Amino acid sequence: MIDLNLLRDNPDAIKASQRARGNDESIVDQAIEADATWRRCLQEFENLRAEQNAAAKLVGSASKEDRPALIAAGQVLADKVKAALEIANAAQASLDAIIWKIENVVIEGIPAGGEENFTVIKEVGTKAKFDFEPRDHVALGELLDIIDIERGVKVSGSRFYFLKGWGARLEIAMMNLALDLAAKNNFTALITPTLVRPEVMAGTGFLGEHADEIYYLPADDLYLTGTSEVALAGYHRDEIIDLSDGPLRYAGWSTCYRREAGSAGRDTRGILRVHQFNKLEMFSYIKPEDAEQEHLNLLAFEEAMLQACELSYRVIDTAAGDLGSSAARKYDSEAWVPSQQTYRELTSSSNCTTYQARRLNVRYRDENGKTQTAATLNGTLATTRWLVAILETHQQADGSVRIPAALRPYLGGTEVISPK
RNA sequence: GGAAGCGUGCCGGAGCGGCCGAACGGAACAGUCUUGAAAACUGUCGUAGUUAAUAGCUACCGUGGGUUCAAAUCCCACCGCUUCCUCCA
Repeated sequence: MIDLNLLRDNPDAIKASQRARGNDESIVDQAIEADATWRRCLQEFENLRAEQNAAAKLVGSASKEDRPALIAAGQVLADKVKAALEIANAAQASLDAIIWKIENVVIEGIPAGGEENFTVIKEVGTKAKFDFEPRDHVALGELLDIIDIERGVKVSGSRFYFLKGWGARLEIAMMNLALDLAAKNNFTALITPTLVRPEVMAGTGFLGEHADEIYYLPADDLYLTGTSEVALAGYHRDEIIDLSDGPLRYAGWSTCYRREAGSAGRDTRGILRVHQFNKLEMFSYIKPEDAEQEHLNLLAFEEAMLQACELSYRVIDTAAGDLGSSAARKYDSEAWVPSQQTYRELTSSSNCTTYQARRLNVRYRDENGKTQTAATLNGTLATTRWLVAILETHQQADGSVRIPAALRPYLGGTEVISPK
């Protein structure tokens, strides 16, 4: 949620952000009014409660004769307090309802507009060119016997698959490479729960408009997470963390589950868009003033991984209208996928500033010992989807695939995967 | 799955209707002493809201309800933890 102090001091900044996102601007004025109403009602309640507390104290020390009158007076006060409390609670509820609708204030300078209005920050590497007809990852997976989609569908339905043999090992190798890179940069590895309670799912902001994207187990009232970000963000919920020695960095590994409810018919071929995959996610808790630098750091780690996998990619600065509600800025990196002759998203890194942490109540102490809301950032370091780009980019005429050098140590030195 | 017990501040641990935002001990921080440190002594020492205010006031003793003039204390539900039995790996 947004900072109430910002709403009071500089509502125009929030309005400008709403404009850039293409969101309703008038909601800001509604929020200001609801805030004023709430504060007025709260004062009223608190004054009455103070009166009641003082009166109740008198009863204890009063003589037997005086008591009945004092208690009678207290009863009248109690009714008034109860009424005032109900009004104050209602005022707070309507303020909350408005405030929670306002999405994070975007960072100044990011592109305005929608999904197609991103700016390309850089393009790295050369797009793979072949002097033969390149295969797509489905054909390669079949030929090499490393991705078995047919049996995945037989066992679990569409958008499921088996990674087999070198395919399974390749994914684990990639994750291990990513974990090593993360460890070198002070990320603590975490294997996270993938079933979480409703409060955590809601607290991390995933139960809003994307609720139908999420698997839910009614018998146990638990949700399956679509990313370890949920658990990583919930990890320090309601805590005052210590940031005096720098950011807290976590690398969360988990299987991710997505219903892909809104994407029927899209990317139905292969393992580009699936219901279940694995992901290593970076997550940083940091002082707000350092968040923008950390965002660049996360991007640099992602690029290091992409380069280690010898992929051609570009980095885009996502437009305001295409940001998630918690993000103030988002960098995606997209790898070149030869079979599609286009770039496909492999990583996504968001700076959530204090928006997510405020909702989750994650704070730290500043130099003066005062508690402040922390900033949170996340970014992808590796996912199953990367296999698509790796296989297609490094394929050879006979259908074999060259393993990028950085991955070989994790594959027993194997340099090439060949058809049987 | 059955039974019992328990959830209080950074930690341990009292309190079991009014004098409790909470005794006491430890940790931490500041100071005195000391060449320095330790020890000892003194002081500070939860979070949040409101407010010009580190003044006052308000809220919070697992969470949510209820009883009462008054709840950490009584009642109900829920969540979590511990121990024992059972079961399973």
